[in-house]
Amino acid sequence: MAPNTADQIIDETIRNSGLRVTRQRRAIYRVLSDAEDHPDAPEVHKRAQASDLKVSLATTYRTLAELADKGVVTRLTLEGEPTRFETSDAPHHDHIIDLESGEVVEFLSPEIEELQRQVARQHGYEIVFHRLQLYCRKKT
Amino acid sequence: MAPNTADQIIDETIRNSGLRVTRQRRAIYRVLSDAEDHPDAPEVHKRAQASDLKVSLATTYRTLAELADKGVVTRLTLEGEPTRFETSDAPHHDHIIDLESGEVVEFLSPEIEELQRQVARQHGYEIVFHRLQLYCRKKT
DNA sequence: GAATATTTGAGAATCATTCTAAAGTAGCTT
DNA sequence: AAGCTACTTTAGAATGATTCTCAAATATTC
Repeated sequence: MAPNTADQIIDETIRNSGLRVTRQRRAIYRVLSDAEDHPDAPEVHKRAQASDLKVSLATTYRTLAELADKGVVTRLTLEGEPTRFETSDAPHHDHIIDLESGEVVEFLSPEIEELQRQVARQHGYEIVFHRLQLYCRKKT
Repeated sequence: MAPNTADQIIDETIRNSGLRVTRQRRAIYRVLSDAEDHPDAPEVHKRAQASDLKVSLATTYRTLAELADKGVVTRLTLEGEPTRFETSDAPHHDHIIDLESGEVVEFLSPEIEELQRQVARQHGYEIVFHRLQLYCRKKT
């Protein structure tokens, strides 16, 4: 078996972020890694339980916060709902939120990204991170 | 005295949004109207108390939510802090957040606005509202 | 001014999230 | 592989933000 199984990559990711590798952190990161959607903390917790190993809800919250602070996962804070999470391994993107279905679509606009930098610069700032969310309805 | 005092405009604004005009709603809207910054609900409550009339915290939350739902005030939901509010009477704008000082700067980029519409359209959506926040540090 | 539908207030309740202290474990060191 | 030590986890308590409950107060309608 080659040395780069998905599991090993997960372990490395955790270790590289400066945290010890534990059963629980592995489980939580794996849930996010496998997720097609953007689950919130209780949902991550539920999936971790369901799939393999037991993790407490407190650890789920703590670990997600740690990983987010390390930059390994990203917080998705939508209007009026609990914080959701996604891995940071995908290239940067922003979000379209379908107000009817709740569906979240990812998109990237290099033009917008560049304009954002310009705007920030004009105000004497440089961007550390940003949030761009388009709350939409299906076009008629 | 002309019929358009600030107070009368406030009353109209509330009435036009389909709500009855009450002492409390007036007070809350006035606080926001007078605010130079972007206060959260407890802060609005405090200022209402301080300035003139008594309003309960529950009513403050309820009224801000009502006015936001009616579109008369706008929620400003920043990363990791309680929801803040601003009146919707100012022209639309987005926000730069100074991560060090917490200062919030307003800006508007018609180019970005247009690109957002294009992106939405490309995905078959039309924008109902959006959030764009640039979390920044002062440029060195 | 009386009738009716809304609105308010105080505190309880809820929801999301963080904290606490005790018990468990990762990863060096030998 | 056993010991050591610092880092982690856990369950439940605690906190913080916000919403709910329903009786009392009040805005509009007649």
